[in-house]
Amino acid sequence: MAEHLSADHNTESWALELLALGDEEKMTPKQIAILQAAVDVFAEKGYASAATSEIAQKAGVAEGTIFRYYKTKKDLLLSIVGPTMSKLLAPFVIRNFGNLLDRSFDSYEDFLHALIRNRLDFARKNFKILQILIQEIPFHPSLRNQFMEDIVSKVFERISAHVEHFKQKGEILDVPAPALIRFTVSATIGYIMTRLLLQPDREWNDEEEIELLIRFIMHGIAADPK
Amino acid sequence: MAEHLSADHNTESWALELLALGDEEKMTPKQIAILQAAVDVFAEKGYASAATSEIAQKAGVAEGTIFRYYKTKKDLLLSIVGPTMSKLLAPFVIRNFGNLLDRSFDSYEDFLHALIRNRLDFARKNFKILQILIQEIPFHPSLRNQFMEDIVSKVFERISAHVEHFKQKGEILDVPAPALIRFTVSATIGYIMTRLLLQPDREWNDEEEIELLIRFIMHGIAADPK
Amino acid sequence: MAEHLSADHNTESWALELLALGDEEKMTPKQIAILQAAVDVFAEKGYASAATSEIAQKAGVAEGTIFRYYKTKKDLLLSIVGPTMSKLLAPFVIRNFGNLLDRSFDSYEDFLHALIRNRLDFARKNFKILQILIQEIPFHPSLRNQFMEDIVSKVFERISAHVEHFKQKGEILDVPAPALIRFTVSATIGYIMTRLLLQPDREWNDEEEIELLIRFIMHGIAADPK
Amino acid sequence: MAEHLSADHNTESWALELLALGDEEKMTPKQIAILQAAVDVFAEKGYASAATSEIAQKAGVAEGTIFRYYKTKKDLLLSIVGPTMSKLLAPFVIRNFGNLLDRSFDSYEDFLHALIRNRLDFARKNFKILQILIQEIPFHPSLRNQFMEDIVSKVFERISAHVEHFKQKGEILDVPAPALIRFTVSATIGYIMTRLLLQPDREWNDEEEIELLIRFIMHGIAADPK
DNA sequence: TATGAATGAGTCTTCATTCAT
DNA sequence: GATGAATGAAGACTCATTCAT
Repeated sequence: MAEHLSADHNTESWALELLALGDEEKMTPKQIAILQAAVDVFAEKGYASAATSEIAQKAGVAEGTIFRYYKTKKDLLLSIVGPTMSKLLAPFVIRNFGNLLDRSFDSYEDFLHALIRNRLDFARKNFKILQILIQEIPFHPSLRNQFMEDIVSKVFERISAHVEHFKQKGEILDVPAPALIRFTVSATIGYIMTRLLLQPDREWNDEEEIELLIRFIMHGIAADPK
Repeated sequence: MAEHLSADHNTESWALELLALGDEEKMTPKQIAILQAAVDVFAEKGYASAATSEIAQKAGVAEGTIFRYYKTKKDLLLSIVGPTMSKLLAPFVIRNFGNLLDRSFDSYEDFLHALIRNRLDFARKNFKILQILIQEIPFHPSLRNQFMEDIVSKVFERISAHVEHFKQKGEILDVPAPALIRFTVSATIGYIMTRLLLQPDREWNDEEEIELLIRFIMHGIAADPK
Repeated sequence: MAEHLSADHNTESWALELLALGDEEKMTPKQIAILQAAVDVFAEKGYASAATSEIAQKAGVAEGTIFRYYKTKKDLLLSIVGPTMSKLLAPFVIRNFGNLLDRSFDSYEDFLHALIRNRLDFARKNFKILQILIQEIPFHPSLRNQFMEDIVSKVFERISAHVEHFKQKGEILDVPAPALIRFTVSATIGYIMTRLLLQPDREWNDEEEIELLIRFIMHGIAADPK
Repeated sequence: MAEHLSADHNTESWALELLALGDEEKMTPKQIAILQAAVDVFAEKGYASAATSEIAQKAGVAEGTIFRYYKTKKDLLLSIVGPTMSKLLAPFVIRNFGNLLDRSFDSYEDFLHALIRNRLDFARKNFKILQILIQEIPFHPSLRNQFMEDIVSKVFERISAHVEHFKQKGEILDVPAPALIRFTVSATIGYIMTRLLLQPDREWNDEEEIELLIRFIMHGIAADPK
C-alpha cells in the first residue's frame, strides 16, 4: 500500500491502470474536448447554470454533438464526477495482499506523510472536478449515495485499519478511532483547501508545511509538553 | 469577548443587537414568509435551480410579491446570505475595549472551548443558510469577495491576536500563526461538519467530543506525549 | 330520448347543460384563442407536426402563455379531444327515465332519422376536432382506451337496446344485433364522411339523402323487394 | 374482371404483374429491410413521430444508408404508400376487354361477394400500410390528390359501370348511382374495419358475416318486407 | 400593497440530413 | 455501396420579471 500512497510523479499511475477503462482512452478528440469544456463551464458556472450551448462552443463542436456522446446534460456531469469519485476512493481500496499492511509504514507519521502528499497531488490534478463534485453532491442523490457509501464509509474503514494498527503498537492514543480519523482527515483537508482554494497564490513550501501539519496532528500545538 | 464567544442560550443576542437593522424586524409577515421559504428552497434545490414561483407558493404569496421586496432573485439570495455572513464574522470583530483580551481567557483551551461551542451553536441555528452560503460563494463574486475579505482575513486577524497572545505566554508553539490557525480552524470545522452534515443522526455527546477535540488540538494524537 | 336525438337548432343544448363544466365558460379570451388556434393547427398539420410556436402565433399570445394553461402540448390536445369525445358519446348515455325508451320512437326509421341528423349536425359543428380525434386515437393509449371503452362499447350497448326493442316488435330482422348495428352505423358514418369530408362542396339535399339512406338501411338496394 | 376480384390465394398476382416495377424486385436486401422497418415504425408511431434512426436500427442498417435509397424521409413514406395506393385501385382499373363486364357476374350479389372478399384479403395483407395511408393522406397534398383523383373518382367510375349494368337488368333500385355506391362501399368498409381494426381478436366467421352483409345491402334490415 | 396573467429569452434535447472515410 | 459521426435548425418547455388591476 505504500506504493499507491506514495507521492511520486507517477502517483496516479495505479489509478490509470485500474480505471483506464472508460477514461480518456478510446475517446475521440471531440469527446475529450467536450469533457474538458464541460469541466471548465461546470466549475465556473455550476452545473445548473451551465449551458450546453456554451460547453459546445468552448469545445468547438455543435450542440447536438454533445448529445451523441451523453444522452443528457446530467449524464455529462456524472461521466465527469463519477470516475473521479472512484479515483478519490481508489488509493484506499487497493487490495493489500498478504500482511503488506503491517510492513507498509514504519510509523503513523510516515502514513500521514504519504496520505497528505498523495491526496494533495490528487486534488491539484483534479481540482476543478473536485470543485464540481463538492458543489453538486447535495443536489444529486446518486452522487450523494455514492459519496456517503463508497467514499465516506470505505475510506473510514481503511484508515481505521491503519489507526487500529498503530494504536496497538502504542504509537497513538487509545481513544475511539472515529474521532482520531476525523481529526486527521479534517486537518489534512483543511491544509489542502487552504493550499489550493483559499490561498493558491501564496508561496508554499509544501514539504515544510506538511511536516508541520504532521507535527500538529501527532503532538498538537501546545508548547513543550514536558 | 468571553461573553460573545460564550455558548449561552442568548449566544446570538449580541448579533441581534448589532445586526438587527434589516433583519426580521420591521418586516411584514409576508416578507418573513418569503425569506423562510427562500431559505428552504435554496437549500433544497440550490440557488440556480430554485424557482421563484416555488418560493412564492411555499411562502403563500403571489409570484409578483417577491419582486416588491427584492428587485431580483439574486437580491433575495444576497439578503439571506449577506447578513448571515456578517453574523458569521460578528463574534470576532466585537470591539474589545481596553485590554479585555488579555483577561478574556485563562488558557488557549478555554478559548478553544468557547470558540467551538459558540460556532457549533451558530452553525446549528443557521444550518440551511450556511449551506446556501457555501454553495453559492464560488458563483457570486460579491459573496466571494465579502467572504475572502471580511471573513477569512478578519477572522484570521482576530484569532491571530489570541494566538500571538498565548504564544507569548508560552502556552503554544512558537511557529507561524497561519499554520496554527489553519490547524485549529480545520479541526473545528471538521467536527462541526461531521456533527451536523455527515452524521447528524448519530448520538453525540458534544461535551465529551469537544473535550477530546481540544485535547487533540493541544497535544495531538500521539500516545504518551512525554 | 327523442329530445336529445332531435336535430333541432338547439341540438346540443343538452350537451351544454351537461358538459358545460370546463367548457368555454370560465375561460379567459386568451385561453379560448389558444384552443381555437390549436384546433386549427392540429387539424391542419397533425398533432406531432404542430408547433406550439405556431399555435401561439395564431392565437396572438406568447408561447409561454400556452403553458400557463396547459402543462404540456399533450395536455392541450387532450383538453380539446377529451370533452369532444364525451360529447360524441353523450346523446347515447342520457338516462332514459322510466320506460321512456319504448315510447321514444314510433319506428326504427324514426330512430334512424333522428340519429343520422343529430350526428351529422354534431359532426359538422365539431368537424376539425373529430378529424384530430380520429387522427390521434391510434397514437395515444389514453384516447384509444377512452374511445374503445366509452364510445364503442357504450354506444353499442345503447343502440343495442333500441335494436332489440324493434326486433321484438318484429320491425327488424332477427339476426345478431352486432351485425345490425355495424351495418347501420357504417352506412351512417359513410354518409357523414362523404358529406363533410370527401365531397363537402357538392350540393347536398340532406333531407332527401337521409330518406334514401334510411330506405337503403331498411330495405336494401334490391329492386322490387317483394 | 371476375379474376382480379376473386379472393383466391393468388389474389394479388395481378398486382405483382402490374406493379412489380419498383416493387420488391431489383431491391437489395438492405432496401427491403428498410422498407419493412419503415412500415413498422410509421404504423406504430405515425410518420411525423417516426425517427429515421429507429427505422435504420430496426432495419439493421446505418442511418445514412436510408438516404442512399430515399432522398428524404418523405420519399420513404411515398415509396411505401404510393404503390399500395395503386394496388388499392388496381382491381378496378383492369381493362375489361370487350363486353366482358356483362358476363362477369351473374348478379349484384356475386359482384358484392367478390368485392368484399377481395378487399378484405387485400386489407388484411396490407393492413399496416393502409393504416399509414389513412393517417397520412390528410397531411400530404400529393397523397391526397392521388387518393381523390385516382382512387375515389376512378373506383367510383368503375363501380358505377357495374351498378348501371345491374340497374338496367332491373336487379337494383333505380336511384342515383352515387348513393348506391356510397352505401355499398360504406357497408363494406365498415365490415372490414370492424373485422381488422376494432375487433380483430373476436372469432369471425367471414363467410357467414359476408353473406349477412350482402343480404343487408340487398334487402335491408327490415323484417319480412312482404 | 398585493396580485397573477403574460411575457419571451433562454434551455435542453431531437432528428433529418450530409459527407468524409 | 455503406457507414456513422457530425451538424444545426427547430421544438417543447421553464422561469425571472413586468405591469395593469
